[in-house]
Order: sequence, then C-alpha cells, then structure tokens
Amino acid sequence: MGRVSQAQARDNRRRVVETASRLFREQGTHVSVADLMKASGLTHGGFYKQFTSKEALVDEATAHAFAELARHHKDGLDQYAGQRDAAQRALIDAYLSTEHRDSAADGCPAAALAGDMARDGADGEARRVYTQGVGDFADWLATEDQDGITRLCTMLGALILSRATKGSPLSEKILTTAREALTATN
Amino acid sequence: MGRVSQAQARDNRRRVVETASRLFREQGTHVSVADLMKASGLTHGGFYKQFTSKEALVDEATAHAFAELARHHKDGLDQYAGQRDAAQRALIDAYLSTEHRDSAADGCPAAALAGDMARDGADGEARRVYTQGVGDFADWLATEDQDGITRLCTMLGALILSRATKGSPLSEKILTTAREALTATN
DNA sequence: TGTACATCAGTGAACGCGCGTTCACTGATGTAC
DNA sequence: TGTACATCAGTGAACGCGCGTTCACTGATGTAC
Repeated sequence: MGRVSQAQARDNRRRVVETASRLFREQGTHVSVADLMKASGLTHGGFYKQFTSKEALVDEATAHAFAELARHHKDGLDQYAGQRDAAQRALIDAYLSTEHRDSAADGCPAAALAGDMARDGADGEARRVYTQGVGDFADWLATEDQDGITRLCTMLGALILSRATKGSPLSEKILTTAREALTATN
Repeated sequence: MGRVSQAQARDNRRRVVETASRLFREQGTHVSVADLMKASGLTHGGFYKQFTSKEALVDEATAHAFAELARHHKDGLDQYAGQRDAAQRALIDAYLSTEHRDSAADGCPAAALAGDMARDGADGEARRVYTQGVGDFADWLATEDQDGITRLCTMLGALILSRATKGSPLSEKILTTAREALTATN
C-alpha cells in the first residue's frame, strides 16, 4: 500500500478511535486490536504506528465516548431553549427506551463501560475520565431540590438490568417502571 | 494421585462451583479454567471429568450465587421476625456500604454479573437463572405502595457506579446519597 | 516548476503467551467372587 | 472376611487458536535543492 498522506493518516486514526468507542461500548474493552482495525478498514499491524498500546486506545476511546455524551447533553439543553426540566424529561424517556437498550454502541458510556471500569484495576486514565463523566452526568440531572446522583443510579441501573435480562418480559417492565417512577410529578 | 473416593470427588466438585461463583463475581466470567481449578486446589486437567464445558460451570455458578442470595434474603426476613420494612431497611444499608462495594466476591450476583449477562449472547441457562433471580429480588423489595423494581434499579445502579468510580470521592458520595434517598421516610 | 531522495503509514508474517479442551497415564477406590 | 481386578477422579503434557505486540518490508508522500 505504501505511505499515506498526513491528512489520511489523521483520518484513519480518528476512525479507529471512533470505532473503538463504539465496539467497546457494545462488546466490552476486550474486543481485540485485530477486530478493531478490521472494523476500521485497516490491518492490525499498523496499530502501533498510531497508539502506544491497547490500553492507550481504551483511554482515548473512553474520553471520546464521554465527550460525545457531554455534547449530547448540551444539544438537549439547547433544543429545549435551556428549559432544564423539559430537557431532562426528554432525556429520561430516550434513556429508558428499548432502542437505547438495544444499541449500546451508540449509547451511554457510563452504563456500557461500568463493568469494565469496575474490574480493570485501580489504574489509569480511563477510570479518571469515566469518573469525571459520571459526575458531570449527575450534575446535568440535578434539580432545584436535590443533586442528580440518585436519578442517575436509577436510570443506569434500569438500563443495565434491562440489558442483562433482555429477551424476557422483565426487561421491558424494568424500563417502563423506572420511567414512570422518574417522570412522576412530585 | 490416583483415584479419589466418591465423597471426595463430590466435595471437590462442590468446591469448584463455590470458587467459581466467587471469582466470577469478583473478576467476571472470563476467569480461566486453570485459575479456577488452582484456586480450588486442583489441576486444570480434571475439569472435564466434572463439567461438560466452561459454559456449564458458568451456568451452575450463577445458579449457586443466586441460591445463596435467596437464602440471604430469607435469613434477613427471619432475623426481623417477618417485619418486611425493617428487613428491607437493613438490607439496603448493607447493600450500599463500602464493605459490599469492596467485596464483590461475596456480594450481590445481580450487580456483579450484570455486565457479563448483557454481553454474552442471548443464549443460555445462566441468563435465565439471572433473570429469575432479578425478578425475585425485586419482589422481595416490594412495598405496599409499589413493586420493588425501581428500588432495585437505584440500589444496583449505585453499587455498580460506586465500584466503577472507586478511588474517587464520588464513589462514597454515590453510596451515601442513594442510601439516604432509599431510606427517607415517605 | 521539476527532480532526487528520505520519511513513515500501512502491510502481513511472526513472537511468546494464555485460553478452552483433549488425552494417555496413574493408582486408590469400589466391586465381584 | 479376603483377594483380584475393573473403574475412574485427578495429573500434566499437548492440541489449535486468538491475544497484544514486534518487525522487515513497501512505496506514495513530503521535502530539499
């Protein structure tokens, strides 16, 4: 194939990070370098021309996913002209939908990566980024009365449980029950 | 080593299932057969004299963990002489403690195995057992007013998030905030 | 603007290693007489 | 009750495979003149 232009190389790198950010959310951070590169339209050998290690890509992909989440939240607020209540309500409905349950690749990284973060050691940049992202998400969910931590726990717990029980009626029931509890006027 | 008595063989088998049930909760179902057998005081070669495949052990270990959970819930009720409110309150306090966060091996399988269940295909006995166990847990948490699904989502979400953010102040804050929200008189 | 050459992103084979699983072997256990 | 032998739980080496990582090689790109 030969050398590739700097612009092309930058674009390839960006595509690998994007692909990783999606596949890690969908299947976990154990997705192999070879699969990641193939899904990005490249061969696995070139990986180390762009990243120092797989762990470095996990860090970067995690940061990418949370940056996307933050943008999503900001867009939500803009769409409702800064009306926080309405934006929150819309987000909760989308968050606890079967679509979100069934497409983890495009979904919330806090939910999708929770298991990997809990297990893969006390180390690393990824955990730092993850923790920061969770804190920001909780702040976004805050109301006048209380911070958003409990709401985030309920939403995230419901999404994770509905994914883990997918295929049974309970999976749907978890989503609708949590949605009702969170959007009840109180 | 030679042949071992039937009683000894049964005991060895039981010990492997117990070890697996703990290590899978602590580190995930990707723990290797060799590590599992070593932690049970055996060598890996004998594994297939007792189990047809690693997947079969995952099924059995999952069932074992949920049977233990059910026993734990029953004991809780007995301890409070059938007073459901008091038993629930005690369980919630223990569930959202730093001790529970830090010892997943002895802890709630619904939380510890959620990630593995969500990802490892729509197949299998393990998922069926998991779903049944989650349903039972939610029923146990029910009150006169409402079923226990939302409470379970909040508890499990809080536990998982506190594990994933462990090492930061947010981890503790998640536990205390969720505990307050769940035990507030209302 | 055109030529000569060094650079380096991407390729594909190879590395050591750990995985799930298989298998020939061992020898105490369980059984038949 | 004692003896002879078949059974089979556990051992440890080996299997094919996929992992993260390395490396010699390619040849279009970028640069120096």
